[in-house]
Amino acid sequence: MRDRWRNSFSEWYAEQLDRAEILDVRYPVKGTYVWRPYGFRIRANVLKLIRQILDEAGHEEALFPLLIPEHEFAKEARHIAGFEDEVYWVTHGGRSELGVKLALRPTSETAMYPILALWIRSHADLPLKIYQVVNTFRYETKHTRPLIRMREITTFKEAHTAHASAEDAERQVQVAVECYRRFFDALGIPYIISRRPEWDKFPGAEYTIAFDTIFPDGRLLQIATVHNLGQNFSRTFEITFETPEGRQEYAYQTCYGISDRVIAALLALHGDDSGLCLMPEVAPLQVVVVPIWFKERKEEVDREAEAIVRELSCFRVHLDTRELRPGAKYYHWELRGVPLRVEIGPRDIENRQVTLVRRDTGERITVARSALRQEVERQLRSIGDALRERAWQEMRSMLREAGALEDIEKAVGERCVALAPWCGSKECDETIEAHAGVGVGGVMEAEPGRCVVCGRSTKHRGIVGRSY
RNA sequence: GGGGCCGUAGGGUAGCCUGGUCUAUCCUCCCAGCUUGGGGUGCUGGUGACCUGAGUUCAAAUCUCAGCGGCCCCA
Repeated sequence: MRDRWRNSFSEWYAEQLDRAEILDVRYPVKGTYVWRPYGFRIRANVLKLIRQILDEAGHEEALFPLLIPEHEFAKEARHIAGFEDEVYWVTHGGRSELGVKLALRPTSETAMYPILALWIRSHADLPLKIYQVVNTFRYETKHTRPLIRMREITTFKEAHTAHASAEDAERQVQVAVECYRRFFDALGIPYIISRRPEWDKFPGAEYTIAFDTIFPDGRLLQIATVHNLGQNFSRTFEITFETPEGRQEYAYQTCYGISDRVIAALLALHGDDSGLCLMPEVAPLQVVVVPIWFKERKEEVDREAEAIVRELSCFRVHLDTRELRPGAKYYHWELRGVPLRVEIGPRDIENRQVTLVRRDTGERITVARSALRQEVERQLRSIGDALRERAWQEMRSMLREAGALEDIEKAVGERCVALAPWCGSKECDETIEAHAGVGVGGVMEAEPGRCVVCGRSTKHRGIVGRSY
């Protein structure tokens, strides 16, 4: 059942964060939230995954300070122009005013790059690939939403690289895109990869590649960005290296990041009217064991349940021994998205079997006691695959090819996202926006076609949809 | 950026318009005891709330203003 999930998504989403104990939204500062232990474990598992992917791709983790002095923050004109309305400033230390105002990082370029300028001296120091996982602050004026638009982003996974040539930086953009593909694939989050329009790119970047997903309400959510910074920041921050020939040259840089939104997507895309349905990859508990007690046979069932838990110790498994009826436990764990439930009762013991129940389909599976571990492993893999497949199908069902302005209008009106041939001009984007209420959010390579506004031939398609 | 609505136990609500009858309603959660046990067991008892500040008034959950917080619509 996905009625509420689909038709009252906003409500559904807020309710799950609370009921599944992901976040406490009652913290009394707007746009900031408390991670509860269960949510925090999901977050930790997601971080483990991204760290693994970035490490394997040759990045090293580091950690830069939260505070950025005003003069560094203001160095790159376009960068500050893009962020200055959203910056929190620390102006006092105790009661005395600071001589130099300190920005709480809205992103870390200006914290890192003065130091990278010191670290990078020769071509032998390149390429340099680092990342950090930090909180960042933005004074959002639009409607804040847990994990989607927050004033304190708690889990910004930002990578920064420096290269000796434009070509190498360009290759790194592709590497980053591949890393993120792997990451989202592992989480079963479907995505559209596009280039942001000129007027929508990261402040200070040459260009920006973005990953978007589509929520059940038909709205686009940006879940990752990859920027080619060219030499824009290296010129500003004097990040130079000595070439093999002995010249000094500015480094070529990229940066890319993913915020808490990946967790918003993870939770939002895999749920149903009964609650969350977590990807086995990151679920805090992959298997919950529910003993079915009867008066005289409680000890016997408990012994068997404990044996099962031991046998499944290679998974994240939990034995629920609370004094509740089995049904109450089923609801409890379904809400929290545990992918697989194991039931063990007198009937199972007699038949030397175990009952499995899948969270995604609700299917009950009776397996021989001896085949349990193997079957659990198989089912968990199958659940992950099914969730990924379902999410991709769901997203595709909300994408509409549009050959004309009216098609875009219709698609957006029906809570869908339109893909339409577009010449790339600001004028045509404005016409689209005038008709559909939203402009072009991203650009993709496509078969040759004619711009839906001006009719000029183009090899690009614009993504048009309401967004978060 | 513009406009509107709202804030009552942990969560959801009634009461507010027309100030007193509020020792503040109901559901849920929580706690204790008994009971029950293959999809939210039942019974009994219990804990727990008027966002903050200022004002009007004999009297404020109720009216006014401000702050903080939440929600919605439009750009």
